[in-house]
Amino acid sequence: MARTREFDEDIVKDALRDVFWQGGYDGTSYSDIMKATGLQKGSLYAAFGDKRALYQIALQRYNEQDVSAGVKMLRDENLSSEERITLLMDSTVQGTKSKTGRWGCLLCNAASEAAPTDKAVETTIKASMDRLHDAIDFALKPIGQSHATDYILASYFGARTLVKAGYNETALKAVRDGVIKTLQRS
Amino acid sequence: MARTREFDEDIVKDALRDVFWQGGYDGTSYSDIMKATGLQKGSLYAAFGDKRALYQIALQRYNEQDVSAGVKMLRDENLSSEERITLLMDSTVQGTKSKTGRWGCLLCNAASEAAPTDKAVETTIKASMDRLHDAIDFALKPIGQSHATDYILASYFGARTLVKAGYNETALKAVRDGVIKTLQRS
DNA sequence: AACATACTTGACTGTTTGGTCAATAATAGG
DNA sequence: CCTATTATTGACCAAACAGTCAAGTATGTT
Repeated sequence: MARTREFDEDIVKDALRDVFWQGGYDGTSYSDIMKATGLQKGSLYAAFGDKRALYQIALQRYNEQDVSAGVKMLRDENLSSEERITLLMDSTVQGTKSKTGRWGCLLCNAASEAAPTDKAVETTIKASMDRLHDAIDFALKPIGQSHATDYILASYFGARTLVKAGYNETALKAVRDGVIKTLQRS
Repeated sequence: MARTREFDEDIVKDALRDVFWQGGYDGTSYSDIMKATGLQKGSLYAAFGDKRALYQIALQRYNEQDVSAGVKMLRDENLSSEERITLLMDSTVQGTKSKTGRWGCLLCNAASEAAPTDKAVETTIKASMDRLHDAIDFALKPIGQSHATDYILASYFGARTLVKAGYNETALKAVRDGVIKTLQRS
């Protein structure tokens, strides 16, 4: 009945996530978006909506893929509580050596620059953070340490921020070890 | 010999800090800056330079005032190590109820949106973070816990991020208590 | 093959951006 | 009081911004 789409929606959504992850909302222009996705403005508008909508798609994509990867680890019942938290914190250590690690945590980045007016974006971010929160809580339950949930969430976000700010592997290992030590002694 | 300045440099620098703290670099326009400082563009340029220079002044101001307040607490030898860290983490709890607390930590905000190209800004941020780092290290020395420095720095930044993201007093108290508990048992 | 339908394109719009500058105003020193 | 010097102002600029749209293009159905 009609012309077919020339782009793969999943690839475009990944590109949206990456371009906003790297540049932030205000720091990313349409010309950046067009280059990253390979689509023209008109196509982006027709397919997804305005810039805010593209940003929401990027945040959703990050939630579905990157946050989910963390959640999956934390909910893996084949591992002990300590092993799961260690994996989470180890991922921040690895982040010092990866491109996306140095981009920081998109949730933290987005929370940092979120305009106090944009309730929709705030809600999206908070929902993803809560997913992580609940997964940490789940991981801690077997050793009865749910009280440490908020505090490990904070340490994790702080670790990602240190990576973004340029702290090195040694510092991140110290953060990881500090968090793990907490669990072992109680 | 000449006309005198009509503005108080300190007040203008405070205004610069506040307007960038609230809005970020990209999110703050000259019209925002003019409204916040009460100065016209021309005066700002003549007195301080371009927008990047204004941002650097804001970061310096944050370092001199806000970071220094934290550093002073952490270096207060009239207090025990535990008391100093408690004060630091308590400040994040108070942040849930203050305007500036909800603006987040300017160092984290700036690190989050820093363009990977802007080395000068990165250096300024890192220097302030290192000041905090060293002050935490100093606070921990009396109890021989310097190994926990990076980890407490991360928890602190993470706590500030949680406030910015909208987490409530209860969550922040849990973060504080988790950090403090670490120190007590070792 | 023809058509209806949906996708793609890039030129176009009005606004806002950061930045400049000539004109004007105020002051301290002579 | 005059003048050299500096501060202030707001109009102005080119570039970049987000967003629109009419025209052109490809495709599945008939």
